[in-house]
Amino acid sequence: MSDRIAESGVQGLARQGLTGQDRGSGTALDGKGPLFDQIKRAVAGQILRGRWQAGERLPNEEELSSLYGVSRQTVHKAIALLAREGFLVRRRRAGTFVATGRRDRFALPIEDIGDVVARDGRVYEFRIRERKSLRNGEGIRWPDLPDGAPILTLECLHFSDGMPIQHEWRLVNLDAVPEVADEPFDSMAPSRWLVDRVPWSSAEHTVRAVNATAEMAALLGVEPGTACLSIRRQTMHLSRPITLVHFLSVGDRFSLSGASITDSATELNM
Amino acid sequence: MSDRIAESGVQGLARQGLTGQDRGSGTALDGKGPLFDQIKRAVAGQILRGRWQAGERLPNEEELSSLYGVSRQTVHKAIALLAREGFLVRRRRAGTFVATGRRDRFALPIEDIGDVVARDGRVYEFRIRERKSLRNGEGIRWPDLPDGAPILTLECLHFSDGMPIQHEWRLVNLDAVPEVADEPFDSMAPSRWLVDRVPWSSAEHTVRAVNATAEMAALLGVEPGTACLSIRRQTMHLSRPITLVHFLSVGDRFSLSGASITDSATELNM
DNA sequence: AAGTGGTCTAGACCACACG
DNA sequence: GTGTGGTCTAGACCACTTC
Repeated sequence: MSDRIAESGVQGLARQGLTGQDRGSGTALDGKGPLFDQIKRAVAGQILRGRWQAGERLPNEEELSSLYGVSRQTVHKAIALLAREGFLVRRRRAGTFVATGRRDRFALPIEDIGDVVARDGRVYEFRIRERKSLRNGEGIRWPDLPDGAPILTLECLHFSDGMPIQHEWRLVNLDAVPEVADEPFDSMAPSRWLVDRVPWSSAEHTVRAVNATAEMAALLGVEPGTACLSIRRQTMHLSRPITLVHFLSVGDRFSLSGASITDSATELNM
Repeated sequence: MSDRIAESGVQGLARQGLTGQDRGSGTALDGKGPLFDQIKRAVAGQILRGRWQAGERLPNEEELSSLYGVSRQTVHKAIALLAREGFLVRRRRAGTFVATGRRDRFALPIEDIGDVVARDGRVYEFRIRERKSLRNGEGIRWPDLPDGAPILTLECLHFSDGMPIQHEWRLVNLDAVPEVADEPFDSMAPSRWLVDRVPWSSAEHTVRAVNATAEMAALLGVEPGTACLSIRRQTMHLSRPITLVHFLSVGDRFSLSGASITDSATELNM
């Protein structure tokens, strides 16, 4: 029991030191949530409010540890996370610096079309238009697969409240996913079926804008030449291609959007 | 129950596993890099190779700690990272499970156009076409800014090897970034200038496909109606809008692409 | 050479969710 | 209740890089 008191006593001191002292310097913690999060907020706040300027050097972990009254490990976790998020740059021996010129690469999420439609409160449907089994090189060629490899091709349309919004053309590597040959896709769309069933380890995307061909325009119910968003995705597993898919979506019925990034900023409500 | 027995049994095995002996159970570490990385690789390998199936429960941290012969803290770091990357799902009291159906949101990076052009080994140039100071509501309206707020508008074109590839139309909040009023942007593009100078904490993106208007087509040197990629980005800092920008890029001269995601997979070369 | 961040350990307490 | 992951500490050693 005395152990426990001593322990909690230390912790109590720590938290007091944080919340009670340093009123003016802005190093106080807010006492909400895990300590490392509080420190993240405190440090990010200093930076975002300009008290620690871009390029400026921060106190080292030891000093921050005493400043906030927590262990060095805890400081390390907070600072390392901020560095990963791009607020700080760390260099051994040199120290930790406020990042200058955040060349951040804004991340744009690409979601499953069914999820998007459902989230909008609309009725999602899909229809398989064509389904063929063939071998690579016969009529079509999947560059990353050897010639002669068995392929399942799927063509389908996705609807939102009955309106066509996306065309999907997909190749599936039957060597990698043989079960797909027996799947009718009555109720579950191929993308969902695959994601539920087949593990993947990497994916490549390309997004571009294209004018609808006459055929695509007819399928999607728009004028030929209408701008469409084209998304190509190849999914791999253990260096083996799983599926290659080409989505085509009408420009004014579909868009990609996302708020980025920075965990700490959203946590901070900034 | 048999937990105890199993536990000590596992511990015995662990010591063997630790020293590099592996009986084909796949629990051996490769000795390369930090321990937590080795454990990440080992666990991810088990999953990706199907030895730990989707939905299956992993040993708890204590058991993994003995299994690999490292501290629980180190195991925790490895497993928590894998969970963040979507391979695992963790639930208190219940345990850690191999993720089923990774509904990952593939992330697509949006980079600075200058960086993209330079990386392609082409010559990047830009030209400011128009620059105006005005107040919100006078002719244009920036929804997230109060009426009457001072705004700088910038219109410019970006070139790759002399060919126009992107049109930029930008609003800058002069209350937030007053220095921008004195910046001529002779040598540095506005996007770069802003990113180097102004801290931001969050950004929202929307990407869509649009047909080029006659005016845009003329500027970009394409036929009217050509499909273009439209990217809208609003950057905020401390809940205050900093800049709102609209990029328009010719579909067949510009695309977004990215390889996603999974750190461990790339580390694993899978 | 020395200071910095990076990692690791052993041990502890806690919050939470499940049985 | 009770097992699980989540967090924290004190102390230690190491790797790297700049001084």
